[in-house]
Amino acid sequence: MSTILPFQAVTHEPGQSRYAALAAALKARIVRGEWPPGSAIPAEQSLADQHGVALGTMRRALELLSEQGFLDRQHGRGTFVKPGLSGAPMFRFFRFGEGGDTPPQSSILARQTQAAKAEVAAALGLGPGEPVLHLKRLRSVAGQACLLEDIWLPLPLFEPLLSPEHPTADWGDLLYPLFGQRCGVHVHRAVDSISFGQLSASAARALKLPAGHPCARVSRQAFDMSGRCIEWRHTVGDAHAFHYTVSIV
Amino acid sequence: MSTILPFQAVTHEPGQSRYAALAAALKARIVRGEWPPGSAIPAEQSLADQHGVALGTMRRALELLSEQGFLDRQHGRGTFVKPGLSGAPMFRFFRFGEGGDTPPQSSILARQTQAAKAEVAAALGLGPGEPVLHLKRLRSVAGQACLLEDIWLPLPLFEPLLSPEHPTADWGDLLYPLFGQRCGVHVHRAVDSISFGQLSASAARALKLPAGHPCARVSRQAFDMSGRCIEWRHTVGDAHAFHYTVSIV
DNA sequence: AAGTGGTCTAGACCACATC
DNA sequence: ATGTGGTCTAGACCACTTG
Repeated sequence: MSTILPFQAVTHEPGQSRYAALAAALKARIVRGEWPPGSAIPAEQSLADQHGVALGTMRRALELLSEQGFLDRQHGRGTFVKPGLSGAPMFRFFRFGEGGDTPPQSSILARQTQAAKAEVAAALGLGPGEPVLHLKRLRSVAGQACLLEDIWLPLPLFEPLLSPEHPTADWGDLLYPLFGQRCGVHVHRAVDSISFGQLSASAARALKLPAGHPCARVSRQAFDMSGRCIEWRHTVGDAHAFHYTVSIV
Repeated sequence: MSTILPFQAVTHEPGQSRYAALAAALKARIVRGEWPPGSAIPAEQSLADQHGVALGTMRRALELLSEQGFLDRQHGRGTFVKPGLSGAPMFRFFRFGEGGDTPPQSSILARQTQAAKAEVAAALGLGPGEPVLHLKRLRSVAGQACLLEDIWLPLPLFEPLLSPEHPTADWGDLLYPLFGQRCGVHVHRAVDSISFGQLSASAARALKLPAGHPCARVSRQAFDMSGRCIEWRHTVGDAHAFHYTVSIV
């Protein structure tokens, strides 16, 4: 069996190291879906042969992609494509209940298509008025309403979530695994913006708090591996339950 | 001239890689003050010879310390000991003024020695009742009071800050450089905890806001290179000026 | 020109996971 | 026993900074 070396020639501009070019080439193969999330990629030596570089150089490229969160290297087992963020750890910003080991629950209050307003379109990188799916979602701990979320998703992509065969009651408590299973969308990274404000009358009603009660607001942009924004989310919760810890280095 | 190899023998327990042991040994030499912050350490080849390892192994150790924030490597110039955090970017949590290019100002409202209360002692890793220096500090932008801070520093160490020859009016707008110059203390990393509350009457007075006004609270522990806590700080500011952005990967 | 860190190679051997 | 990633070596050459 003859061995084909389709990736041997890597565009290697001066000013860029070979391992960086290799990493870019491998990343392209990942993003293209050649190796699905969670699956193993070929062994180091095999990849080094394919690209015609020394083992050490290929290792350098793989380590780079590992640092960037695209690969997961496991001693003795192999190198795997990172499956993406599973639980969106929104609750790390809040502390509800005491020793609450009960997992947060999720219920979808509304699901509808909309024309994207300016802010939503800007966040998602769409033109204003393009179709989006809007979700309103309440998250509870031990039956107690805690967080209220507005979520916007670009629509051709998230069409499967509109299917009446899958009522929102069956969606489960985590959205990101659902995005992966039903829409083939994997969240690779996210950016959260935090501020404080007062609850609107309707939000206060849903959270069973007085209108105007102080709240913490978290606005999230979530991105897939190719870098496009695939979710815009706005979350509010009781400001007194807010807490967060940051390390500065 | 005979060459002495005092660091050749590095305790190298099984289960630990040689470069990790080398990194620990080098870090010890840094923490001990053998190479002061900001100064250059010997060249890679020289260190490799000193420790009797291959160049690549020493490079691995140096890269590790660089990732951990102890060293700063500069192509063509050398490897330097990180000088420590200079500006403690407390204002990255808040947005005061508009295009405010005016740098934040600092004024010390109080400076006194105290016996550490339980919370302060715990944060600083002291026994309760041990002596600490307490500072009260107001930070302003364009003459407008913005943040009120309570700062506690362990006392044998920060004695120089009590000197009446250096009135607090001359301290300047940044504390961490002062800690370095006058006390030989360099802040290597810090941990900030954020929560929400209401202004006490006295804090409200200092910030020219109504008592009970919503505020953001930031509690900071700052550590030096050896890992001991050398500052406990409590900061409050108008909650409506608070904003913060986090990346999740 | 000399000295520094950055890249790349080719090969040996080790540690871990799996069959 | 086999295959995987992790460590270490020894050496060549490149790129950047400084005198």
